[in-house]
Amino acid sequence: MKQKQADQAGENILYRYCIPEWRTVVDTGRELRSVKKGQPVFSEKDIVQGVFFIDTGKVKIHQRWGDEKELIIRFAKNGDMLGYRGLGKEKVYPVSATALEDTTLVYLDIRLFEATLQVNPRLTYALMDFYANELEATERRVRNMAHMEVKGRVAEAITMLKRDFGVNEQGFIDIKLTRQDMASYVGTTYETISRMISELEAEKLIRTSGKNIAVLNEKQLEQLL
Amino acid sequence: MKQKQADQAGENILYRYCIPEWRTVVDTGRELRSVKKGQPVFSEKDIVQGVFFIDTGKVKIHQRWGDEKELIIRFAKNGDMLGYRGLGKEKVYPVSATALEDTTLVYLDIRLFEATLQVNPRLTYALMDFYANELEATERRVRNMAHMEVKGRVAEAITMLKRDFGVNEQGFIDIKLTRQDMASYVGTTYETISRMISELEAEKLIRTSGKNIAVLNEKQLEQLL
DNA sequence: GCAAAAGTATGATTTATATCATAATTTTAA
DNA sequence: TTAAAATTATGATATAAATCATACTTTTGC
Repeated sequence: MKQKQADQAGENILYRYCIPEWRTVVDTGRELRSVKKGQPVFSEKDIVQGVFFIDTGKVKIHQRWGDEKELIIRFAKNGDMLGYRGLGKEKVYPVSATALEDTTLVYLDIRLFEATLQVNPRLTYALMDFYANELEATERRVRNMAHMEVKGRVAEAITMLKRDFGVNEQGFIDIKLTRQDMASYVGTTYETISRMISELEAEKLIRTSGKNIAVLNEKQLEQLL
Repeated sequence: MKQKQADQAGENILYRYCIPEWRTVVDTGRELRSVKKGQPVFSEKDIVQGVFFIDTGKVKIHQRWGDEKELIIRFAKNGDMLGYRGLGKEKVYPVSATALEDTTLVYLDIRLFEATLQVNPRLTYALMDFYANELEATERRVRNMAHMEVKGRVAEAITMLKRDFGVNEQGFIDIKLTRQDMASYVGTTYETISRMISELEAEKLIRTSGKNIAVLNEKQLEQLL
């Protein structure tokens, strides 16, 4: 279950579906960036200038709502793409991306990326498939929000995090989140998350140690869904 | 604001982005279907056999949850595509589509459609863009579910319906939904929808007549968002 | 290494909305 | 056309979760 680390800038959709001839162009145009934990990769309302591919580290994609509240759209890890939202109809990012730990990324100018799409129909096809799947997952989230109680949504979030990020040697899910970040993803308050985690722990479905979470009883946890 | 009717099977993404040479192939393979009000176009768990393009009529795309509850993912009208969700990884529809009024559709075998994508990169590109935008809209819905109260979500739904379906001569939004369908879209109960609509009407923001809804004060309605 | 800041657990109270209940109205189909 | 079925409006009650409050713990940055 341990997540494989991308040990080179390359384990991503861009490189996987790019024809070799064009890959040289991309390599010339690309740029490496690093972002410290807690720092933004880009922010809502920033002018869109390029797309990012995570090499190492983890990032949250989120959106502010009013003054205090935010919603986390998704968590991203090595290999994942950030910052592309269809043709540049809108010229600003509709979301923010913030590093959850020290992160390195490959940056590609938006014009170069769009040219790359034109030249590589298979990449466009893969990207279409990615969005179609992402859409389905997001629709599932809407459904959960509408009909599932918070505890079930927390169980779902933990299950998703385990699937996407794997676990480390001690069995803890390989991503550390604050209660507030969990809350912003699940769509509730950090107090409620705190309570739900205490409950799940009392029921021996999970085990925690600070921000670490380990699943103890996967089957029963999934019964809450 | 009146919605333009597609007076021929053709006002859709498929025809718009299909190269002329291939269009003949599509025309040969296509099939016309009609579905009576209340009848399914396809259902969750059905084997995916093809994709649909609405010619006339309106359709809801929805998903059951447990025994009684459902969530409406979106409403579709002439020109809209139904039933395609990325490469045929899953062989069953994850959602149902049901006619809200008598509807006619163009049906295309899934293999023919995927071949069409291979031959028409611009179609793939357009589809990718469609999904990217749909994703953004759905993420917005998740956010609304998480942070907005029911009344605001009802206001948002009404605004969206007006934008997407236009209004008729009497100013009513050109789609008739039951309170239950509204509820299933907004993520609440039909009793709550009933109350919210009464409230909005008392505040003179909308006007209703049976299932018809007209917006009276767009600005103030949008202030609820 | 330590003080300040950020994050966490848990209790008490409030509140929005679900649920339950009933009567009135509209739609459907025989 | 008419009776049955579906839909709607609205009131009363219950409840999950938000909010408010406080003490405790961990993390951060100088």
